[in-house]
Amino acid sequence: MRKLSLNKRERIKGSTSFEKIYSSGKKIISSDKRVRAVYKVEFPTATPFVKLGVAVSKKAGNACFRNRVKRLLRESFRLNKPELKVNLGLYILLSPYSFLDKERKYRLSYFSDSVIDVINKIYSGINVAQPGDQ
RNA sequence: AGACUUGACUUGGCAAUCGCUGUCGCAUUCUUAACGGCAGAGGAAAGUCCGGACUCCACAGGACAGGACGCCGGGUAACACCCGGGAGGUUAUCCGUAAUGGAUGAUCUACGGAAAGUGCCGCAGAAAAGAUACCACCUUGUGGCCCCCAAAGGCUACAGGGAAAGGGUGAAAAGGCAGGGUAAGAGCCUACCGCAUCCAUGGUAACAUGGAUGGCAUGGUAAACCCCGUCCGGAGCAAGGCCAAGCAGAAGGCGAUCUCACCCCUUUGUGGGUGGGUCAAGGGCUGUCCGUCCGAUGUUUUCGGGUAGGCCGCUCGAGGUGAGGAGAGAUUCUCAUCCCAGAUAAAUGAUUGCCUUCGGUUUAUUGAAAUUGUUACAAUGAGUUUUCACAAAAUGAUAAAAUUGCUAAAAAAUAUUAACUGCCCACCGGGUACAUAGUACCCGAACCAAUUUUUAUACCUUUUUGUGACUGCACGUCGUAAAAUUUCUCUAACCGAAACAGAAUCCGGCUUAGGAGUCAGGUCUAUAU
RNA sequence: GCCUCCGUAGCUCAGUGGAUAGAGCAGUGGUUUCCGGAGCCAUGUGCGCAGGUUCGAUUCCUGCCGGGGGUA
Repeated sequence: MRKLSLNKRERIKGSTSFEKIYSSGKKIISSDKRVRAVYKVEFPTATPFVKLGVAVSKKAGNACFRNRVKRLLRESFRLNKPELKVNLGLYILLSPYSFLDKERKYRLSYFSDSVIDVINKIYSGINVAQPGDQ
């Protein structure tokens, strides 16, 4: 895993994989209720990987605003990726849960803390579920 | 200079760090990773409202249906687009008439046809479209009354006729208005205006101008059906093509069944041959028709679909930029030069700092303008004259001090009281006494009110006395200077803001969203010339 | 991407050029009843927004806004 990059290879692609994650993944909401995450563990893998997907619903706003939210979520995950060190395949799907600011002018700091919180929750969830793997 | 408005253009900049997509290099071939270079959203990318390019539908056919467009000319690949012109409406200003009006500017127009046909025009009104007569008008006959009687005349009732000017209704009433004419009226006649037809002139045309004739025929509505003219085949890049594996299946040949046409034989048939077709009210090609294509079943050969995934389509184009030419303009021609996004749960971003633009606040400051129950000086005007100034004394007033009075003293809980007030204790601060703690006793800041005393008073109130002044005094106007206030501006600091919005095959338009800036034009206001 | 439909009272729907826009349920008040329900009577609330055609628009036309469905 390279430093702080987020390639095309480290993203979830295709609608079938999205459906798989939504149907059989685990849901987590951050403690400040800003970010929701769905994750799925793929246990027997040749090489360990982490793949990210971002989804914003159409009710959030117009296309420009949705693009901005996606970029902020992706950026905050990219900067905090070294916190998550796993030996298995992991799909993570982030999406915003609630919007407080009605003027829709967000900075990066709005999402980064809750993304760190979600990452810690996922990390502890994996360690509890698979204790013998560590 | 400011405000409003129209059109065109631009869409914050720089640096650092961390990243994303494509492409090229490293690299002789393949794969993976790293590094480096270059490129990387819009004027609306949006809405999907029109028009095209491109691809497939066998051919891209005919008629009907359906849809779109609709003053004239031009532009274009095409257009519900654009440009120029015409006509009409609205509005502002100016001019003018007895009245209708005319000119200029701005702005709007789905602006073909109502003498091809059908429909509709509620309520009101006599009548809502080749009609009709409620009131009112004129007239004839008969009856009644007025008159002593009759005629004439007048009034009235009924019956008939004329006519459509006036009233009234309505969004709209069968040309308008003036004169003549008449029993009353009427394009019945005449002038002007409108309308229709014809002619002439100008213009490519829409149309305009002029003349003659007619004598009013032709109410409105086509964003009601409709008629006329022009144009349109359908579907859409998720079009369409290719790819490993596998399956559904498809195509061609042959045979069988049935059937049609032609020929032959003759036992004129359940015969033979050749050619075409094959459930015909089926499916496809456009909604329908014509036309046209396919076609049941068995066997064999060949091919091997669609969806998901990947690749292509896919960004060189009605392209951009610059110069020159044509044109009134939209637009177009020539030359030179450039390559300028291509993602696919969807790249073009995040953080920090500095600068730029705009807004607000604060303080200081530069400059300008305005104002004043202000001050001083100068000029001028009309007034006034026991009024003003100075000095002394007294008095008031103010200030300070003292005394007395009034008034406050944490929070919570419980109990009592109908509630309030007073008193006591505790509680706050300080002091005194005894004194280890602590206990007992005493006092209450400031404000306000009243009283008393003393001191001071430059200025201030009132009174008295003395001296001086009318060359005074206060008021109005203007000017100069000062002061104060207000507004604008310059600079600095701080804070905030920098819109609308994200390509998805590509272009040309339209519509909608929206902050700021630049340039050009117009209108209005203010100042100066 | 394309095609198509709808917006009328708090809810479900009629009405399609002529002015007081209607029905059912719901709401409010009254009546009936010993009380309540049912019944009866009365009543309030509206044509998504803007522009145009017309004498007159919920209806016709155009443009926006919002919502639903289909298809590959």
